Amino acid sequence: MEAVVGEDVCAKWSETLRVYHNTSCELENELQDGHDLGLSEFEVLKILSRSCKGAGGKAKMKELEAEMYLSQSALSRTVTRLEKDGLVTRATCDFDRRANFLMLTPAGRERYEAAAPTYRAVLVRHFA
Amino acid sequence: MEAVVGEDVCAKWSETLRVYHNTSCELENELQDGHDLGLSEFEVLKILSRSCKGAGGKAKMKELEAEMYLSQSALSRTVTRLEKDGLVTRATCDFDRRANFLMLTPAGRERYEAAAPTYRAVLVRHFA
DNA sequence: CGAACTTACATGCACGTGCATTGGATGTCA
DNA sequence: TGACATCCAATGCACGTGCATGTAAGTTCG
Repeated sequence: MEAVVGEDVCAKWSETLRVYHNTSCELENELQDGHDLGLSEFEVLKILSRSCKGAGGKAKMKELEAEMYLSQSALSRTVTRLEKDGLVTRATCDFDRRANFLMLTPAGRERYEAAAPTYRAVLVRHFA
Repeated sequence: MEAVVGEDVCAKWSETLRVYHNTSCELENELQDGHDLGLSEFEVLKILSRSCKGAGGKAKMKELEAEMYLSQSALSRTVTRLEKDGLVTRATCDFDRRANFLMLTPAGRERYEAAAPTYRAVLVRHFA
């Protein structure tokens, strides 16, 4: 019966919604209060930090876009905010001057490493 | 080890994020294109339609707020939009004139019932 | 009663987002 | 080489959201 199937998927969606909402709100609040970072800003730092462990992480905008659930424009502005805060630098790629390289600054890496435990703690609380 | 736990919950969160993002975007787009409804607008209609099957559904704002992941202000504006579109009516409660009763108009019920299959179809596609 | 508190909802405001567009760089093909 | 399509990133704009506040109605307690 349709109704049964409907209720089933409805419940799953409902549950996803609940988990997503609770977790993202808490992440947003704790990252903001404790480290002055929005969630998508943190995610950018996280990807950059992973893309080149040890040295300053670097990646192209397109790579970030592919790894994040964020539109091109939103990503562009997120990076602008990070740049203004001195956590990231933009450098135009020499071989393709349309593209940007992003680099984590020392301050950026520091901020990320400070925020990561907070982030992990929230996730553990919701998914452990 | 912390790292292992961290990776584990991270993967779960990642998956939740992926599912949420894909599903909500698709819901948003299909409801908007096909029925001129935003997702939260649809959710309000859905709750109203359930709160009193058969007759015109009615509920108080506070009840909706409790059932939805939406702030009080966002809900207020969502209902305003629905009211402007003639899908819902606000009526101040006689016994507590602070409170609003919300009623599904016939147009509202019609619109909801037209949109519901679209909604269900998307959910089935993502959760079946 | 009446003053202080609480509750329900609306509204001003700032902010992050997506869509559409723009501008500049690259690629393609005749 | 020149014309045209494609790609990358930034920006104008509209919109929905949350937070803080305002307003009006209810509640409590002396």
